[in-house]
Parts: sequence; C-alpha cells; structure tokens
Amino acid sequence: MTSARRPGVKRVRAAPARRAANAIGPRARRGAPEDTRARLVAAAAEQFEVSGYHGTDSNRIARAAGYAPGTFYKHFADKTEAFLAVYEQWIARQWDKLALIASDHIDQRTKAERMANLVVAHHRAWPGLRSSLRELVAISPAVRQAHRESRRRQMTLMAQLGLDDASRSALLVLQVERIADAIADGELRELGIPDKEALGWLISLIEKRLQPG
Amino acid sequence: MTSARRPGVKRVRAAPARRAANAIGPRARRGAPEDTRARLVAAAAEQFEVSGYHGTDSNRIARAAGYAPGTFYKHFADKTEAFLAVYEQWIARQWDKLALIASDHIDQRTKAERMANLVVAHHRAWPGLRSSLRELVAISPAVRQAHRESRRRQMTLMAQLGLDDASRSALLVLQVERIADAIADGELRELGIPDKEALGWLISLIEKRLQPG
Amino acid sequence: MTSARRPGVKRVRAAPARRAANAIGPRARRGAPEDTRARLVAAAAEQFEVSGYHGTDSNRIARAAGYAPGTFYKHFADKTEAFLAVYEQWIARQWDKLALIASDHIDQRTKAERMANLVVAHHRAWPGLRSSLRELVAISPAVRQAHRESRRRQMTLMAQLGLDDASRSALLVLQVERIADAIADGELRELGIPDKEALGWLISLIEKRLQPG
Amino acid sequence: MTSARRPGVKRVRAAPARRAANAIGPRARRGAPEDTRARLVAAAAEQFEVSGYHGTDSNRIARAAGYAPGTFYKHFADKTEAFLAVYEQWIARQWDKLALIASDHIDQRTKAERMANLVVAHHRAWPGLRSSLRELVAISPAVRQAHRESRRRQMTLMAQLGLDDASRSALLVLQVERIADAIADGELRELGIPDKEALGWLISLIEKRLQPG
DNA sequence: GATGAATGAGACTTCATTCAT
DNA sequence: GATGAATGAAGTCTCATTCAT
Repeated sequence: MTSARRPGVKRVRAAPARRAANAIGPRARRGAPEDTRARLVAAAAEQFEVSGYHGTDSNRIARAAGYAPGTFYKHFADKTEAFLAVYEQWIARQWDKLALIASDHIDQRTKAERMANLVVAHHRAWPGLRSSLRELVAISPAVRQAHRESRRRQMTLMAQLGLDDASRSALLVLQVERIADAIADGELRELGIPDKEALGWLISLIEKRLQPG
Repeated sequence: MTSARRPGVKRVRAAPARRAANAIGPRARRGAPEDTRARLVAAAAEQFEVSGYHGTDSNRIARAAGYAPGTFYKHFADKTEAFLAVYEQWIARQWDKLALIASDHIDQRTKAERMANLVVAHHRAWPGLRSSLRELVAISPAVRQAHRESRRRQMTLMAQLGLDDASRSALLVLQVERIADAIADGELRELGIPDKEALGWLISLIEKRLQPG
Repeated sequence: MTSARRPGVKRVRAAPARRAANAIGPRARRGAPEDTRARLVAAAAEQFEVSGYHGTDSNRIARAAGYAPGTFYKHFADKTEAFLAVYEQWIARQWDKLALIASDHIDQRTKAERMANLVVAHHRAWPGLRSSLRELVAISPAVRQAHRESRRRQMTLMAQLGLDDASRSALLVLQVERIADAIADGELRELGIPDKEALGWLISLIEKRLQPG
Repeated sequence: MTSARRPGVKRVRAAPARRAANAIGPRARRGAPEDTRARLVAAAAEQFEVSGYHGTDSNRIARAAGYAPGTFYKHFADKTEAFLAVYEQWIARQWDKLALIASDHIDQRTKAERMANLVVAHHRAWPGLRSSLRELVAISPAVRQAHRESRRRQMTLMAQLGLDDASRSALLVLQVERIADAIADGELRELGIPDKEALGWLISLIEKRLQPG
C-alpha cells in the first residue's frame, strides 16, 4: 500500500500516456457539476499523493479524471484551490468517522483503540498528501489559513466529544497527528521502534483524554 | 540558390562583462573553491529558507552569493545536491553545539535547559528549511537517504553522550525534533499552548534521558 | 521572527498576451493538430536547412511557424523527433515523385533523365538538411535507425520499379545519393567538373539499371 | 576499433571525471609549446572522433591532454581552429603515406591495392571525425575554406604522381573519398555489399588512373 | 607558459492557465 | 458545461571563453 514516489525531485513520471483521444481516466459523462468536481477532487488526491503538489500538473489531474484541461479551471481557480479541496475532503472524512466512533456505546479503551487505528490508517494511506500539506502550510497563506480553520473546527468537535480542557485537547490533536505522521512515514520504524509500540502510545494518549478526570 | 548559413560555428558571445549588470550579492572574490562553495551554501540556505525548495532557483542562489549561474553548477550537480549540502551544514552545526553542551560540567537540569533552548532556537531560525526538508525526505530518495544517514550519526552521538538505550534515544530524538518544529512553526501557539509550556515539556524529556536511570 | 515567505504557491504569471510581441511567423490559426504539426515541420525544415541542426533552436522553429515555444513540444518530444519528421517528409516527397516518373509511359532514357534531374534538384534545394542528416546519422541512434528503415523501403520500391538485383540496386541508390550530394554541395564544381558532366554520369547510371538485362 | 558514439544527440557523455586534481590525461609537462600543441591536437582528435564536434567541449579536450582550460586558448583561437588543426594533421598523414606508396617501385596493381587499403583504414579509424568534417564544411566558412585548400594541394600531389588529367583526378579523389567514407560508415555493408567488393571497386578505380593510358 | 575559477548568454523544456469553439 | 490547442514566462543546466594569479 506504500505509494510509489517519484525517484527524485527531478521529474520522472509515469509516461505521458498518449492514448488515442488522450483519454486517461474513465470516460467523463456530461453531468451534474458536483459529480465532475467530485471526480476531479478524487483524481487530484491521487495525483498529489503519488507525485506531490509540485510534481503534479493540472492537465494530468483533469485527464486522470476524464476531462480536458479547461474543465479543471471551471471548477478551481487554480491548483492551490484544488489542493485545498482535497485536503478538506480528507480531513472531513477522518472526522466523520471519528465522530461515529465517539458516538458508539463501547468502553473507552476500545474507543481509543479504534480511533488510533483509524487515524493511523488514514495517514498511512496518504503519506504523500500529508507531506505536501505540511510544505504548503509553511509556504502558502491560503493553505495555512485553511489549515488553521480546520484546526479550529477540530477543537469544536473535541469539545462536543466531551473534552472540555481546550489546551489539553489541542495538545492531544497535535500529538496524535504528529505521531500518526511519523508512523506513516516509517520514521519510527527506521529508528527501531515497532509500529505497534507507537500505536500503543497513541492509544493511551487518547484514552487518557477520553476519560473525564 | 545556396542558402544563407550562419556566419560560422563560432557562437558570437558577448565578452564576459567585467561586472554583471544583474549582480545581486556582494562582489565575488576569486579564491579558494571551498570559500566559493561556502558562500553558495550560505546563500542557498537563505534562499531555501525564504522561498522554499521549489520557490528557489539556482540562478538566484548563485547571484545571491555573488556569482554567475554557471558557478553554481561547478559546485553542485543540481539543486538537490545544494539542498543536501545546506542540510548537512545545518545539522552539523546543531550537533556540534549540542556536543559542546554535553561536555560541559554543569548539572543535568541546566544541560537539558540549554539543549532544549539551543534546538528550539535552531529550528526557529530555519522553519522554511525544515519544512522543505520534510517534503524532500518524502519525495527525493537522495534526500531521504541523507536524512537517514544523519539520523544514524545522531544515534551514535547520543550513545557517546551516555544514553545507552538506543530505542529510547531514537524516540527522544524524534520527539524533540517534532516538538521543536511545532514550536518553530507556531502550531502550538495557535492551539493556545504557550511556547514556554512546550519548551518545559522538551526540557523534561531531555532531562529524563540525561540522568542514567 | 517568522521569515518572510513568498505570497503564495501561485506563481503570478502575466496573462497570455493576445498576440505575442516576439511573434515571427504568420499568425497561427487554431485548428487541426495535423495542420499545426505540418506548419511546424515546414518551419523546422527551413530552419534546419539554413542553420543546421545544432544551430537551430526549438523556440525559433515554433516562432517561425507562428506558434509559441510550448506548442513545439506538444508535437515533438524533442528536437531530434522534429528532425526525423522533416527527414521523413523530405524523403517521402522525393520517392513519391520518383514513383510517378517510373509509372510514366515514356522511354527509359527520358525516365532516367527526369529521375536524375529530380533527385539533383531535390538535393540542391536542401543541402543544409542533407548535411545535418549525415551528421546525425553518425551520431544519433534514432536518426540512424530511421535512415536505415528508409533505405529498406527504398529497396522495396526499387524492386517494384522492376529492378530485381538487390545488391546492384543498393549500389545504385548509394551512388545516386552521393553524387547528388556532391553536385548540390558544389564539390564537383570546385574540382573542375561541370554539373552537366556529373549529371550525365548520373543519368547513365540510372539508365543502365532501368533496362532489364 | 569502431568508436563508441554518444547514444543520441542529447548529451550522454562519459562521466565528468571528478578526479582529485581533475587530472584526466597524462600529467602535462611544462615544455616546448609544440609539444603542448601536439598533445592538445591529439586529445582533440580523439574527443571529436568520439563525441563529434558539437558534443565535445574545449575544457574536456584540455583536461584530456593534461592541461587546464586556459591552455587550450593559448594554442587555438577557438574550437574551430582546433578542429582545423586536427583535420590538417589527419589529411597530412594520409597523403604522406600515399606519397610513400607512390614512390615505391612496385607494380601498379599492388600500388593501387596498398593505396586503397590505406585510405579505407584511415577512414575507418576516424569515422566520427569525417562526419564532423562534412558537417562543418557545410556550415563553417573557415572549415570550408581549409577543405578547399586541402583539395587543391591534393590535386598538386596527384599531378606529381603522374596524373595529368586534372578533371579526372578530381573525380578520382572525390570517388575514392566517398566510397571510403561509405565503407567506414558501414553504409555499403548495410545495403548488402560486402566491404571486399567495394574495396575491389576502389582498387580498380585507382589502378585505372595510375596506368597512363 | 600555465592555471582554473569564473563567466553569462542561451539552449531545452515544462506547465499553470486561457479562450475560441 | 466541456473542450483542448495554444500560450509564454520561467527554470535548469551547459560550455566556449576570459583573465587575474
């Protein structure tokens, strides 16, 4: 499941795919704009994941989604906006699932386990996306702002999950995110720490916060 | 009917101007290659820090160092190689200072404080560099490998500082680095955690590891 | 202390001017890709002819055809590919005309005369192209291979023209080509041999082959 | 002895050879200027042969000869001049040997054989050089002029060898050169004509001219 | 005479973005 | 709404040539 990355910073991409009508993705149907947009976002997510933000070009995203280059710009003002859309979908999906687990009637320990596993799986599936996000947060004001807003929403959600101490919640979010990234990147493994150990650490962090007290 | 040809094979180039019109940096002195390289590395560090890896171009680095574009490529095979050089210098400087503190005859608490402050200061001074590094580690095999090797050297150093548990040392390095990044990025501040608190956390992490036991 | 960053990821590009200031060729019409390609090939042929392969740059070819630099690379992977296209068109045109003459109901002598004149005229019109071709055949595997394949097709054509002895046909092709080149280059003239004499030689070479027996 | 060529027009050269003191060739001794020049010419011949005129850079020639880049320009005004020097040496050597054979007291047939073999061997040893020459003759006035002068000298030599019909001598030179090139290039082989047959043709061409009659 | 660090014009190529159809 | 041909600024890298030492 580890995604293929381009071998260097130098462009070495999948061959430009010069198919007949240069159709790359599934044949696009003329249809509801939301569908088109959804297909574009999905294609963008995949391309960003595989090649990174800078290694992905908007024409390829469009083609991968089954559209022509122009269509991309009918739905996004520019490439950054597409990245933002991808990020928002990514994070929304994670929090939807987290909320679902939170609302389950199971014991705190199991909840913590499921949450930790969910987050780690989510990060592991999109390491390239995560890494592009971190870079863009540092470099693009638009992405940075979106990131902040997303964080704020997370805080609200955590409050709804019953965590009243904002400062500690913040710390939790940050720690969980960072550790999940490290697991996904394989950094911990390389340092001799088995994923299981790191996961255990994650679980206990979450559990501690879940139990009011 | 014989077609006109260009006057010769010689490309008529303007004689290398005494002083480039678009020179940006300080006048370059002709000198030892190490000096030139050092100036280029310094300029590259600054440019990468300010504009990120992808936002920096090699010509600008050269000009900022006071040289012409070609000079850059006399010292680095490509932009990645220059980034690597910057990274290596960055990390070497940090660890030199850390080693110095470690060898000081002061109590553990003070040592931990100084170390934490040093690392945080170092990260705070170069947040853009850090962020580019993280992206390149994810995308460029060359950078990833260099990063790994650097980590291995750090482990060796930590062992020399008297930390015998490799696994825990690894965890320490990772945690410290991540927290320092978070402080430098302002992520913690944004989440309502004052830098001071995070710094305190860092110090206690280090201190715990310093005291054998 | 947070360092200044560039305003965004978006590279602020000037909007594509309605009509490029440095447009050289005729106004390009948006149209069928084949037309664009044809114009590019024609422009490339002219440029290669005038300045030689190494003296021609792809941007100039594009501009001469009435397009922007990028358009060139929509149609050719690189400069070599463009050269190949030019060569193929060049040779196809010659052989089309030769086949036409061959199918004429005229006596052998007249046929030989027309063929010789045609070939010489064709070489005389493109001496620079011929000379670049010879260099590239020696240096570029791609061009060399194309050249060989073209030769093979010529052999087939000659067989269709009624020449059954392959080895002698081969010799004929080579001799004709070489002599035509020499006439076009003016080498023979410089050595005191009038073009007419060389042409006569060419004609008799062809005539001898045309008459079975 | 067939020389390796670069795989395409795209630069793919032997690795830049970053040896310690970037010495590539034999250690150069400070000595008579003629020796230095001779070494440079020899190195240039080899480089041009292997990489072609445009694929060879003057710095590499200098290094290959054991000198620094600047030294190259102490001996040649530019790259073309170096190529000219190589060409002149190449042709002088051939004609020296031809003159030697001519003055031998052997029968005409043996003379013709030796001459043909000599010329073919000479061309076979330097196909890359020949091919660069042909291109430069077409493109560079300086090389073209040198080529013409060399031809004129050849005519004089042929007259001294006892060939009084200038026009026929000219034709002989041209034919011999062209056929030798074709053999060296492997063009005839590719067309199914064994080198031996072509060589036989060459011999009889020469023999016919040698015998006054 | 030799050195070699430095030069800088310019070649090739990419890709985000536009707009006429 | 979709298309896709076209755009052109800009980035990476090369190499013939110079000149201070």
